[in-house]
Amino acid sequence: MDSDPESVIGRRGSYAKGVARRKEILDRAIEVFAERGADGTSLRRIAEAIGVSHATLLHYFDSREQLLVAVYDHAEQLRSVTDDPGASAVEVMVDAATRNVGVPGMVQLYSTLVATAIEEPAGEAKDFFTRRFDVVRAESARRLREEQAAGRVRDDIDADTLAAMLVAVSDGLQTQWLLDPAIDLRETLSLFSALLAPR
Amino acid sequence: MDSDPESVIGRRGSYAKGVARRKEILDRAIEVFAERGADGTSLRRIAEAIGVSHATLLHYFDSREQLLVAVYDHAEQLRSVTDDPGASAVEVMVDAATRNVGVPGMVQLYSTLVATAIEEPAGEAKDFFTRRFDVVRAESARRLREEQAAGRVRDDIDADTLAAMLVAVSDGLQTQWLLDPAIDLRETLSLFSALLAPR
DNA sequence: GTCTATACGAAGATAGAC
DNA sequence: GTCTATCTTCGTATAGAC
Repeated sequence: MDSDPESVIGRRGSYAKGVARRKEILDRAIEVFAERGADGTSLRRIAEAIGVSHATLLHYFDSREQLLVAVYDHAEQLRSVTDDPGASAVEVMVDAATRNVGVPGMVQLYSTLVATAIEEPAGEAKDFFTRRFDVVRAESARRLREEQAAGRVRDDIDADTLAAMLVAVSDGLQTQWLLDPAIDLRETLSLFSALLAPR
Repeated sequence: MDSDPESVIGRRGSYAKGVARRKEILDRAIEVFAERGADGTSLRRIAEAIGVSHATLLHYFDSREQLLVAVYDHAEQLRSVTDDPGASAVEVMVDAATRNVGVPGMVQLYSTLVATAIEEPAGEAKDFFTRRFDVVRAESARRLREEQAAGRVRDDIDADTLAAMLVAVSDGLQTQWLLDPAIDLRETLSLFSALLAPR
């Protein structure tokens, strides 16, 4: 029972060598996206930056879209080590947003992939982000429910609804911040907790 | 003084014929986007659907991006005739969202363009949406300020901040709704007004 | 001014050689 | 497993017909 569930994205070479190479590619690709944004990152340019041909990338990932999703997924897993179960739902969002502020390229990638997911009726991105929103909302709702029980969050509105709002505010504010850095992402998101205070 | 400011996007033929043709193209393009989404809409496919060559489109618009922005802009102007100055900020957002629910293709286009705006350091989309977010936030803040003065909205948080949150919630929820239609867009957005109620 | 035909380079993807 | 073609489609640019 050692089926390392690291990533469900881009199943391919299940052999040791392939797995390692795959990880190498992802690590290097993350750096590429962190440097330049999601723009100008064609398969060929990514391959060039890594030092292989673009066909090689397609040997490990079925498509550019799948590679991009895998990159985002891998980058996210590297960061979310901070799993403080006691943190409030808003705090978790603020922390995530704070980390994102340092790496605009990843927020760009996120935004690009969400747009892709929305455009295509079926595809890697759609599956991934539908599931991801489910997970993030559920996790957020769980925290909110605890806070409601503890009397720290108003309980006149369903926790699931509040969770959807919180995730929406977080995503929406990051978009606005990327277009206009004058927006105080951290501060505004923090203030959202005031809206959640019990009445 | 008849300088019809209809659209600042894609300046070209200022002659009668050109203006009319331009409008024809936009009207037809809107239908195309309403039918299929923003996906599969290359310049050539759009041109084909309209019945012209793709070179013709570039005669009226400098680039594909400019055309897309113009399409979104034009479609939006056709709808926002409902300018009830007395409506609450949340009501305006709920109305807009309600209209959007009927035309997923336009929400897809919006999402695609915002992603483009975020990716590119400079470009048509970036200029347009930066300005647009400014306008929407300002208009929303104006309404919220009035509501605060009338005692219908809590005034312990700055109206500009609340406006940024409201716009973020609206955008974020539409994204979630497109990925999972089980999300009750109207209802959830409406409930946001409960968070804004005075304490 | 309006529009078409055509050409160019870059892109994602596939096939097959090594 | 990795490469070099190669195919198709894309955005864009230009030349010129009407």
